Amino acid sequence: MPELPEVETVMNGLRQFLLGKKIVRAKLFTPKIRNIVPKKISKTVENHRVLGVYRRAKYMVFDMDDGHSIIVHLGMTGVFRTILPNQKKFEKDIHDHFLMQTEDGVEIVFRDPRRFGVLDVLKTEEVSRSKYLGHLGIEPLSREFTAKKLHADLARRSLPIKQAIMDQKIVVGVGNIYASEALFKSRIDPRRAANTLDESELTTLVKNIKSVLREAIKNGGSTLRDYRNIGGERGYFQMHFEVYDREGKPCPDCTCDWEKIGGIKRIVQGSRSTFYCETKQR
DNA sequence: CTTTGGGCCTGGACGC
DNA sequence: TGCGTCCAGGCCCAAA
Repeated sequence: MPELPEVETVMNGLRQFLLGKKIVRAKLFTPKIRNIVPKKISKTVENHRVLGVYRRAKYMVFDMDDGHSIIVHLGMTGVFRTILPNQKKFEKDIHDHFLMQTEDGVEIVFRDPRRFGVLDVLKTEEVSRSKYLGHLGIEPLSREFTAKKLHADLARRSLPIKQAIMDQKIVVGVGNIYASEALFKSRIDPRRAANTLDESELTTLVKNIKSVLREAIKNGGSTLRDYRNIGGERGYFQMHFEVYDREGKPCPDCTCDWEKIGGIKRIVQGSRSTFYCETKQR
């Protein structure tokens, strides 16, 4: 499940192969994933150089030297495979949607079995105002993401805090896994209405959102020395989670009678699973 | 304006 | 072994 840390790691891996490089070949295999991919995407990148590679929220953006940019969202199952010149040549899988080859002979393949991802072409000057990036909230790892700001932004929001921190208009990059994890670390009940948290609680939450994301990036960065395995055959890098997907198990350093209580709870919020500890999270 | 629920899509886990 | 069913989740959109 690519959330901010996974996207950041994938982007850093791609950057080394793409930044400053000319794309010599491109091919679109699939006309529609979540969006209809413009046919012109191949022509947009072919014989053009990559001037910039960056991430915003869970999107990756590649600026080309012709005034266009490619924007990519990994959706649920999107991955990039990279094939180096000394490796077995690219063989198309049914879920491969787009191929780029650089002047160095590196083949970069976007694959997304469930096709929840996005692959689109925008004018570079319009990227930040686009339908993808135009209405996004703050980057959680920025200095400007503070308890004070979050408190103000949640003032009129009565939805559960878990759903609030997953709302990309409020803060970006936090998905279902890290939302549960950050709330557990903060000892905050995921069901609480967002506008009932005071600034001291939000100070803790902001701190833990940042630390959970940073830790995952660090973990990914080290796990992914062989970057090609990022989100590759073995899935996204394996983290040990404190509550996510641990229904019925004791939470870390559990001191309560967890077998009697039933361990970590799983509930559904906004048709997503939430995992939390009834005893520790209030 | 906010909140809720359905839909997109496929592979894997599960039950019979 | 082979079905059918459900679930996973990011994000958009329609409806309340």
